[in-house]
Amino acid sequence: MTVFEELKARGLLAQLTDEEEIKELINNGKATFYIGFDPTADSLHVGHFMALCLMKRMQMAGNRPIALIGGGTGMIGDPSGRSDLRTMMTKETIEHNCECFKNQMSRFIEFGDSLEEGSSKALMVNNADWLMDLNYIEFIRDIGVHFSVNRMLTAECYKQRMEKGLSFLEFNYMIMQSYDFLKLYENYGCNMQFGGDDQWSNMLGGTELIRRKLGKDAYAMTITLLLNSEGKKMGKTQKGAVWLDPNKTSPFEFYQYWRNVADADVLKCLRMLTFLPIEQIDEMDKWEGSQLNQAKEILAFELTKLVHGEEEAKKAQDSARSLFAGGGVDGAAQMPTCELEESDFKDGTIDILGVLVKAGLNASRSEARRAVEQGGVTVDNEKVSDVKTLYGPEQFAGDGIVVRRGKKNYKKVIMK
RNA sequence: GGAUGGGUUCCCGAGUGGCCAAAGGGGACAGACUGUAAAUCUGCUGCAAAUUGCUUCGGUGGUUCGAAUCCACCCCCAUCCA
Repeated sequence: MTVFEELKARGLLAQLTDEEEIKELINNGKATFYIGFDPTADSLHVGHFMALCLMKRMQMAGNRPIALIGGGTGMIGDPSGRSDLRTMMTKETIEHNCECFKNQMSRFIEFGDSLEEGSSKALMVNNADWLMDLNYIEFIRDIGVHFSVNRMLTAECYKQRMEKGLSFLEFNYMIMQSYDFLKLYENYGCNMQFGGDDQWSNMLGGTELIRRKLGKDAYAMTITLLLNSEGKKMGKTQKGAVWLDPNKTSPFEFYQYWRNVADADVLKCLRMLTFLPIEQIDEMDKWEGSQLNQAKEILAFELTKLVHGEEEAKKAQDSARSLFAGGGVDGAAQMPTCELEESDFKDGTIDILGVLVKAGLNASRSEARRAVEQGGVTVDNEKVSDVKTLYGPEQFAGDGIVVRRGKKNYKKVIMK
């Protein structure tokens, strides 16, 4: 199966500028393509994960990936698909985030400095390199002339913002992104751009700019956005994004996120995110009802393995199994842990509300109180019904105690 | 720069002197049912030393026994005009 067929079979492709040309290029490893990443945080998250998988698949087929860090565009904020203005970041933060991105990406993609033709080693480039020192007059003369405001306004991403308000700053995002493509084409022979489906109009801007400026053809292709059955972007929880950095989202939490996807979304996730053979996934597609639970376990395991390694994936799986299937708390070894200090005790005791807040299971004592009153709190598998229940330091000694809020939030609490 | 309409809790949105920690809906959280799913039902949703106290309705001052609500100035947003 060729890369193109593979991508198509997995439902990854959304829109393409020229299907035949693109197929030809990528199947023969002749593409140098880029994907842009906005350095809005110090870790990549699940939303980026699909892009990384795609880069990897492309690289395996001999194409050269370029990860473009939006050090410059990141200072503006992309209006596409956003209803509000993105907060701007300082230069230092952006630089720090870029570093973190590169480290994480190296797990998936092979980087190299070689610029020689035909190499499939990936490059990492920062658009701040050419955007920061632009001369305004020169820029609008060279680049600005090629953009028609009328046309830009018909783009879907701007249409929506016309009602809510769109600043000139954000309006320029498309132009800058198009300029990126042009620069990458000139400097690295980058002839293709990939991105989320919400980037389509920005990407077209780039191909058109290259045609007008250089008279050359470049291609663009969008990846299907990973939406859940409710039409929301996946990889978001109320606590925020699901991160790839184990310090921000532990392998256990990461595993649990995928273990808990809705029935309707499992197969889609398996196809789009894992490297399991497509035949095997098609087989699972026939599963129904509670059998899908197995598919979820496979999904969770595979993804955790890809991101955190096999060992972590196994640990997460073991914890999850003993915690949920057995109803016991033997899986405590892998549970997120919280340490109490002497100073957390008043008169030698700490109450249950204090423990819940300290463990991060509840944001405030009021919230913790509610959880207890509604019968949602368990300590070592015993329901706690009295808000005033007290604990002494000796109870946290050794293996400590396992506190549970709700069905799926566990925390081991021990003495420091 | 001018005119008009706005800014209320996580979001939408009611409230135009006390009965307001603020209707209703969504979301989130907890419980029941289940398969660690979905749907459904119930509870709950500012903070705390918790029948009470404290902080919150864009900001700062003011009027009043009492202000989300009235007044002044300022900031921000939308629409129209320039």
